[in-house]
Amino acid sequence: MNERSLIIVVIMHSKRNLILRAAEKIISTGGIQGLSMQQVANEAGVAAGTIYRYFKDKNELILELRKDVLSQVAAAILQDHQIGTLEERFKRIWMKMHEYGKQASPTNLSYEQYAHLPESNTEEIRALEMKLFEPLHRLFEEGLEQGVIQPLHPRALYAIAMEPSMAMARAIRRGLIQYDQKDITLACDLCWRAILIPTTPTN
Amino acid sequence: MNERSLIIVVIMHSKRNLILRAAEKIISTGGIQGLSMQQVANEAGVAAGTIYRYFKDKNELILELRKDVLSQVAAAILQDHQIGTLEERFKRIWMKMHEYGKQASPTNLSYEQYAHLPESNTEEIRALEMKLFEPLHRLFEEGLEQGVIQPLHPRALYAIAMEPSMAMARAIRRGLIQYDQKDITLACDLCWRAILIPTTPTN
Amino acid sequence: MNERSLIIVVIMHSKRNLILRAAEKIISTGGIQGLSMQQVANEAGVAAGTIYRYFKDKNELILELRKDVLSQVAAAILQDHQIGTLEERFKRIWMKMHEYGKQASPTNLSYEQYAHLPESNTEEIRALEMKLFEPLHRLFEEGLEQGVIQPLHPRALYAIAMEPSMAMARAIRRGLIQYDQKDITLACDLCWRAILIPTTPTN
Amino acid sequence: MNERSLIIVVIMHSKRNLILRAAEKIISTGGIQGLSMQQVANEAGVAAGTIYRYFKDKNELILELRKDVLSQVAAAILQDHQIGTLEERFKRIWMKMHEYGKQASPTNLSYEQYAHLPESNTEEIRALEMKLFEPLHRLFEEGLEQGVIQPLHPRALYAIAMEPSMAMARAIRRGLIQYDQKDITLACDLCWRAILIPTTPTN
DNA sequence: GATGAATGAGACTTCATTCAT
DNA sequence: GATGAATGAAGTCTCATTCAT
Repeated sequence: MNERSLIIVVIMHSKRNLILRAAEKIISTGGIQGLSMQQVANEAGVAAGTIYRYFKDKNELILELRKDVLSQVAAAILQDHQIGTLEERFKRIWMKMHEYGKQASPTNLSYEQYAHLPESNTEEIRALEMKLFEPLHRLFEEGLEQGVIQPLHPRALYAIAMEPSMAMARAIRRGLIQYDQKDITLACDLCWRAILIPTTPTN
Repeated sequence: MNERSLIIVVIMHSKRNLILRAAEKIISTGGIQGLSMQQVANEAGVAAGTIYRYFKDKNELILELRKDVLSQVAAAILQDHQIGTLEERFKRIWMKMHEYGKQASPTNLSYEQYAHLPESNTEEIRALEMKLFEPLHRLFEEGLEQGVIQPLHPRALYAIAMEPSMAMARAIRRGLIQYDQKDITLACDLCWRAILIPTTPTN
Repeated sequence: MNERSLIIVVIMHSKRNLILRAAEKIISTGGIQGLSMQQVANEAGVAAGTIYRYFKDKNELILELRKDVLSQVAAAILQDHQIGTLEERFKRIWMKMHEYGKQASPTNLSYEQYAHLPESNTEEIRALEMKLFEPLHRLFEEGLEQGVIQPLHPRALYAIAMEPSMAMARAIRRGLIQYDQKDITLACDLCWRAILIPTTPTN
Repeated sequence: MNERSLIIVVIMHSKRNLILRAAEKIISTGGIQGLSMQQVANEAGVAAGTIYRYFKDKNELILELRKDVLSQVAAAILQDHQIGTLEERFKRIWMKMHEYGKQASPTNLSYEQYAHLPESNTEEIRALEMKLFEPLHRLFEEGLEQGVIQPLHPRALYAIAMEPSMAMARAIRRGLIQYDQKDITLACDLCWRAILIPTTPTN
């Protein structure tokens, strides 16, 4: 790739990205229903027609945004995921997920909008989700192989130990709970121990 | 209230309810975006204009439906909530929530659509939620007073111990986990013990 | 049908017809390309959305207009078609077609727009055309059975004897030929004799 | 003109022609309504902006194409038009017109799209048409001068004797008549005799 | 109270045309 | 000369809402 074509790709990506970020922002504020192509155009500072150079139609824009947001979330949550013991790895992910979920950033807010959509275009999204969060599944599977984690399906383990992280973050973000670091640490620990097989104390 | 006006109220309520049920069904299928007043009218078997005799506008219809659905969910989950020990009460609620969340009923499916909406009309909804789920909060508070439950905000306890119930139900409904009664019982038990303060074994 | 429902049907037809006539007028002026739904609405004196109560979309509007116009043309041309000898019947149709084609009426002008469209929705139109112009085909077939007309496919006979009627009308309408009744009579007679099998004069 | 500028002109003409042929092809397939500048550019293998170096705007492109197509049609139909007797000349033109009209070539198909357009830009087109088909008019005029052809305006003669050629070709192309060479020859002969002044047989 | 035809604002999308490169 | 990204006006169509019956 020569310099010229590199510049073209960068510009193209920057405009495509501009549009995605605009859509993300609007969704984070007004929900998916509140997303109009004209608004996206205004927010992105481009003409309405320009969006259609980068996305076939509104559906594709939303789908691509979902994929983009999912990737961002996964990257933030799974940063440094492979360092340390099982427990350290679990707690790092739990805490990062919590930190991330607490933010009122466009990315996080728009992320929540997608979570419970009626099942549409889900095949592609689900496959991407699987791929992106694979390290997390592997974490549970390692625990299962080592016999230290309760014998449940990784998704069930996720539901029990990880969902609370997001749920608490949401509650904090919405001002329903006062934020206190000590409580978070405790909650994280409780979640970890919830799926551990207890070791009988030797006396 | 005389007999005649009673009948009128009943009929009125039945038509109002017809419309709510129609809206619920449509939302459960196509999401909130897929809700058009004409569709609601068709599904309810009334004229489009009739809806406006019972609801000021579409927003109010959706708001009223949210409240209606929330009440139904609460009633289903909190049935017999006051019977038994703390543990029995917790587990009964957990299981009922799980059973409810597993269904693909219009009420449950439409319920999920509301959960993560952008914050709008939320004050009224939040107050209702508080009121309806008060027994659940009381359960946690009793446990806290008795010193058997981890010292966390009731909402945090809810996040840790109850959210997994819904999360698993969702995963099962979507076919991501195979359903196995033994696993559910285990998960329920893990959730309960997660928030318990462990009793030091006496020897 | 009671009086009330009759009125409803009449009103409905009148509005539907209003829209068709508006579309016809616009097409006669600016061609099919020049037809915008907003224009039709303006011309018909209704709101744009109203058109969609009577026609699914623009395609259907155009298709229905084609059918409507075709019916009008056929009715005008085949008026009294069954009276008299073969020759009289032929010449009456020829002359009526000519008279009709000479007009600059919206119906006639829009009719011409459809004649040479790229083949689309043609199945339904073709069937209707067959049905409406059946008397004309029968005329040729009778002539063939009686052995007085040249042994050609009715469509070929139509092309030879009838198309000139429309073609001349067009030329007159466009001001390319001066209109002279004697010439028309001659042309009509030439067309009729063109497809006749000449009778050998006995001496 | 030196060699270099000659090359430039040739190249320029070739690109201009490329664009015309692309437009012709698209119109033949999807009608004039289906013609978008982007499509023309794609089909011609040039950038959209390039079209505007050769044609002021879309209208001019269409106008130029009409003129171009008209010239092609005239050239095809009037090939060798001056050879032979009146009858031979007439029949040669009739048959060539028929052969040409039967084809589903882009040129012929797009030609039909123009024939019945609402009257716009017609002055220029009409003048060109006059000039191109002058030999055909002359043929009729010669016949009139010689007193062998019916005393009608050349356009009327054209309508009576030539339009059937195109009309039959169209019917054959569209599959409405089975093609049979003998019938064509008969039709051609009938058309010729239709405008002839019959010679009283001497006995 | 109920109806549903009508409205018209606003949504999505296309496409002729321009212009910086 | 050529490119094609960008523009934005204009088109089609939907739908919440009103109102005469």
